[in-house]
Amino acid sequence: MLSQRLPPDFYARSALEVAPDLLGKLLVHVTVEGIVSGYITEAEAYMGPEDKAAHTYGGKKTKRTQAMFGPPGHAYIYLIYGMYYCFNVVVATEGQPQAVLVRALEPKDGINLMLTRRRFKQDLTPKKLYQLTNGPGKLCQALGISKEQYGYDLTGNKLFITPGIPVAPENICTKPRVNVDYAGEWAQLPWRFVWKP
DNA sequence: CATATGATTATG
DNA sequence: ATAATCATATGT
Repeated sequence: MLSQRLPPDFYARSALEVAPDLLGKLLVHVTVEGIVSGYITEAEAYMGPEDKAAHTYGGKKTKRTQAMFGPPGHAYIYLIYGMYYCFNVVVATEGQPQAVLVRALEPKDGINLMLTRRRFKQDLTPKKLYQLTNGPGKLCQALGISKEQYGYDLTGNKLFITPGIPVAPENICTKPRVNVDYAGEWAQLPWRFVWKP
C-alpha cells in the first residue's frame, strides 16, 4: 500500500487553520534503521511577525529561522535547552514565516525502534505507550529527527505526512500554548490544539 | 569575542 | 522543585 502524502496546498494556509487539521495525520520517518510513524495528537500554531511567542516575531530572520521564510510543507527543526529538538511544519506562503509545532504523537509503526532511540526504561504497557512521544523533544528523539532533517520537504520520501485517520471536530480541544509566558497577551491565546479521542 | 537563555525533559 | 547542557542570538 502506497503512503499517500498530504498535498502541498494543505500547508498553504495560515498556521491557525493547519494546526487543528494536522491532528490525526500520520507523521512518518523513513531511516536506515527502519520506519517509524505516529499520529499527531497535539500541535501549536505560531503566526509569525505579529506573534510575540514566535521565533519570527517582528519578521526576525536568522540562520535558525530561515526555513520558516521558505515555501510551506517543509520541516523547521531547532535545538532547545541544548539537548532536545523540536519539529515544526512550515505553513502559509513563502515569505510568510508561520509554523506549526508538533507537540505530541500516538506511536504507530517502529515502536521497537522508538524504544531503542529513547532508551525507554519503564515497562511497555499499552497505557504507557503514549509516553514515548508525548512531548516535542520526545517525539524527535523517538523518530530520529535532528538537524539533518532541517528544511526537508514533507511531501518527499524520507520525512513526510500522510492523511492518517479523520478526527471529529468535537474531539479537538484548544488550550493556551505551553511555555511562552514571556509573550504577554499572545501567551493566553488558545493556539494549542489537542486531540482527545 | 563574551554572555545569557530557551516553543524541554527526567528525576527527586 | 531543579539540574542538565549547548546552539543561537545578541551585545560589546
